[in-house]
Amino acid sequence: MTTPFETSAARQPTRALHKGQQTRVAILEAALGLASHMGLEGLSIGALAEVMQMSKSGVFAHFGSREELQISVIREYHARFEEEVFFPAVKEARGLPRVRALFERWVRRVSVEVDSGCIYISGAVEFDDRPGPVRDALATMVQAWHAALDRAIRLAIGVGHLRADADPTQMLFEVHGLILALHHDARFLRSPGATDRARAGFERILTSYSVGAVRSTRSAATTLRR
Amino acid sequence: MTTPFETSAARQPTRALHKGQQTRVAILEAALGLASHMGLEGLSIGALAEVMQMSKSGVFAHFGSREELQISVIREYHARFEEEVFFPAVKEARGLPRVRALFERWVRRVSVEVDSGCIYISGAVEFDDRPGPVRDALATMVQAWHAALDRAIRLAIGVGHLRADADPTQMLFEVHGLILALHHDARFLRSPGATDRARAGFERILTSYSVGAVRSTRSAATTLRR
DNA sequence: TGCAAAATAGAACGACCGTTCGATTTTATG
DNA sequence: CATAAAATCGAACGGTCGTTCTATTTTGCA
Repeated sequence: MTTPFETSAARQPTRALHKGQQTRVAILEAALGLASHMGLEGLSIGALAEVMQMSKSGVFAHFGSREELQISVIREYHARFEEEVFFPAVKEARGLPRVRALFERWVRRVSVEVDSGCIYISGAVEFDDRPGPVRDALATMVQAWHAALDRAIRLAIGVGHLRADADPTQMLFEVHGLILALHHDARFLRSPGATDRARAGFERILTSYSVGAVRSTRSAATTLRR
Repeated sequence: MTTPFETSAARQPTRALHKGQQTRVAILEAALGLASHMGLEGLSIGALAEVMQMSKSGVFAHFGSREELQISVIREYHARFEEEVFFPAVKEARGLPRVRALFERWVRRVSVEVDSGCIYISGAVEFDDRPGPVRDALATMVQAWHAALDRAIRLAIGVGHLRADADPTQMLFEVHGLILALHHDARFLRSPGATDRARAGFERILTSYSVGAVRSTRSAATTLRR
C-alpha cells in the first residue's frame, strides 16, 4: 500500500474524482512546491491556503493535522520519484545499463534542472534529530529507494558487469555521496559544474568496481609517506 | 577579521572579559548546542532564554536581532571548526599526511562521536533557497573551508604524493560527498558502519588519484555492455 | 564609597502558527 | 428538482515568535 519501489504500482484509472479529491490533489501539488523551497518544517497551512486561494480551515480539513499534511507530501514526493526515476530506469536491461539509468535520472532529479529541491535530502537534515511519524515516513521512503539501488547493484555483480568481490553497500554509500555533493554544490553554492562532477565521480566509481580494475590496495598511498 | 582559514588566527589572551562579554560567550555556547539540534532556523530566542535562565529581552540585547544571533552562531561554529579540525591538521607535513589529517578530523567532527550536528551541512540545506546575510555568512565560511582543502590537495600534487594530472576540484567534490553521505547515514538513518564506509571511500579515492594508479578509463565499463 | 554606565528584567505589541467550531455554500444523487 | 452529504468559509482560541520600551538591578571605575 505504501508505495513499494518494487512491483509495478497498480495505476488506478482516475475513477470518479469527486470534488474533494480533486482539490486535495491540487493542494498536494502546491504543498510539494512550497515544501521543496521552504522545507517540510517551513511548510505552513496559512501560506498553502494563500497559494490555493482558499481559507486555512478549508485546506486544513483535507488532512486533519499538519503532521498528516507533511506525511502526505512525503508520500506524494515518493510517488513522483518512482514515476520519474525508478520506473523508467528499471526498464533498462539488468546490470550496468540499469545502474547507469538509475544514477542519471537521480542526478537530473536532484540538480537544478528541476526547480524543486529534493525532499528526501532536505527532510533528512530537518528531521535527523526530530523523532516522530514524519521522520519515520521519510526514513521508510529513503530506505526503500536505497534498497532498490542496492538490488540493482547486486544484479550488476551477479550478471558480471561489476567485480564479484565488490561491496554493494560501500558502492551505494559512495554514489549517494556524489548525489549529496551535487545537491550541496548546485543548490547552496550555485556552482555551475556540479552535475558534470557528479557524473565524472560516478564513472570513476564504476571503473573502480568494474571487472577489469586493479584490486584496491592502499600501498600506493602509504608507501609514499615520508 | 572574519576568520580566514589561512594564517594563524591571533589568539587574544582573554583580556578583561567584562560581564557582558562573558554571558555573551555563554549564550553563544548554548545557542550552538541548540542550533545543532534544531537547525539555525529552529533556533529561537525564547528557547535560548529558557536554557540560559534569562529573560528573552536579556538574551536579545546581546545581538540586536535574530539574524545577527544566527550569524554569530555561524562565526562561533567556524572558529571551533578551525580549532578542532583545521589548525591541528595543518601542522602535519605537507602532502598526503596533511590531507589525511584534514579528512580524518573532518570525519570525527561530523560523525555522531560529537553529539552536535554539523551546522555547515544543515545550514546549507536550510538556506539554499533563502537569500540574505545568514546565507551569505554560511556560504563564505563553507567556501573558505573548501578553499583550504583545495590548497592542501594541490600541495599534495605539487609534492608528488598525488598524480600530477589529478583534478583537485573533482577530488574535493568526491571527498565532500563522502562526508555528506556520512552525515546522512549516521545522523538520519543511524546506520552504524557509516564512519568506516567514509574512511574506506577516502582510501579508494586516494588510490585512484595516487601516482601508481591506472589512468581512469571508462573502457572497462563500456566494453562489458552487451 | 558613590555614581554613571552597562546589563538584565518584565510587560506589551503585532504577526503568524495550528486547530476548533458553527454557519454556509457547493456538490452529488434519489 | 429536492435534499442529504460533502466541502468550504470565517471567526476565534491559545500559543510562540521577534522586537520594542521602560524600569530595575548589577557592574566597574574615579
